[in-house]
Amino acid sequence: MDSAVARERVLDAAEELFYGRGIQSVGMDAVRGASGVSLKRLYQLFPAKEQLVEAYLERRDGRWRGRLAAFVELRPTPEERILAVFDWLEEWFGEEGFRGCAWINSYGELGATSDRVAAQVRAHKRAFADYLASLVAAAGRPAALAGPLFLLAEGAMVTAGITRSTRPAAEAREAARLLLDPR
Amino acid sequence: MDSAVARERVLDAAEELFYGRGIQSVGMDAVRGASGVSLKRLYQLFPAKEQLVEAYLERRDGRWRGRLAAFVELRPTPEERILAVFDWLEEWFGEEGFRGCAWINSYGELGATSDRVAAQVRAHKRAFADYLASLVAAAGRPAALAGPLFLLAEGAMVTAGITRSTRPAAEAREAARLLLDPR
DNA sequence: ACAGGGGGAGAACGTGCGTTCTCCGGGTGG
DNA sequence: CCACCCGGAGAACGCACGTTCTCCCCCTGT
Repeated sequence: MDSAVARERVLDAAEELFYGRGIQSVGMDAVRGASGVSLKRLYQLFPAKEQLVEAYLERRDGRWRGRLAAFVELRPTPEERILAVFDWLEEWFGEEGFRGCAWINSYGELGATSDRVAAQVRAHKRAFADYLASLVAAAGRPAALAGPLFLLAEGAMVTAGITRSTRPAAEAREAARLLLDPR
Repeated sequence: MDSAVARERVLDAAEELFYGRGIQSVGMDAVRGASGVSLKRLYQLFPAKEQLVEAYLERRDGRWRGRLAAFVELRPTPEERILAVFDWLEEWFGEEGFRGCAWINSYGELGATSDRVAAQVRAHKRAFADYLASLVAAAGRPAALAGPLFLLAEGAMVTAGITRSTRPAAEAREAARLLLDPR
């Protein structure tokens, strides 16, 4: 098996397991079993578990933001694009196996012990906040709107994860609409 | 040493350690060392670590909501009381050793593996949401306001924890003010 | 004074897991 | 055909940690 293919299989398995059950409760042996890649090769690709965790978060970051941006760009106007973020959250929350925000969960699990994981979580959240800010700027709205929209989105992610419901997305969207169009 | 005193010492130590470093990375031996209570007694009081974790979350829940309510009740009018929640969050975020919301963190760490912890997190968040709803009702505002305020507060807690900043509280407060007083 | 027992200190035990090592088969170049 | 080596399977190792056990001191009641 090609090295690149093995790497992808390992990351696929790691993502499913880490996201679904938490990082600390998944052993490297489970990653091996789910990926079909032997421990020897696994450790050649990722010399320690922490590096596998980093690679998992990094690849998921790219995909997550890519999916969001692709969804948002389908909307024609800048105003609609801002609200589309919350529509996408609702879709995401409704997906089978949704278990909250991978970065918030990882931060709860490892933020206090692993600086690298903590830094990656901060980078991901900063990127998401910056993306929201860019949408707000593109719509010609005051930059101060971006912060509250970000907080609504974060609150919705946490709450959807804990309550296993898609409803927070709709609530957040409605609040965002009110902030954008004060009556 | 009295049993009740030992119990309090154990819970004090557990709270400091679990909240500060995460639950899984704190061994029972560390709790013993920090509390000065022998392992034998510790296991008489809490027959397993999970029960200590539950007791920690439960005691913290009572104290947390008590502190919030006490702060809020200092404000004379129902409108001010709603915003006071965010003022209190800002104070809390600024405290030495603040590391985000203990329940959100615990959920990230154990939500997928421990049903009892997950249930306790849900109960705590429901209680907080209900409290916000009661403040909204007392102010004679539409009940639909409570959800967004809750999401803002949750988003602020997560973001303050990750970024180690008190700023999200002020942002959330300002957004809450706009939702309450649309111009 | 002394028998008894509750509690402290910490060793011991079992398990899980991150990481490494061993062994072996099978493909490859000469 | 044969030496060689890459990679797979999984045993082995070391450590951490949850939990239990042992030993002993000290307090108490008589």
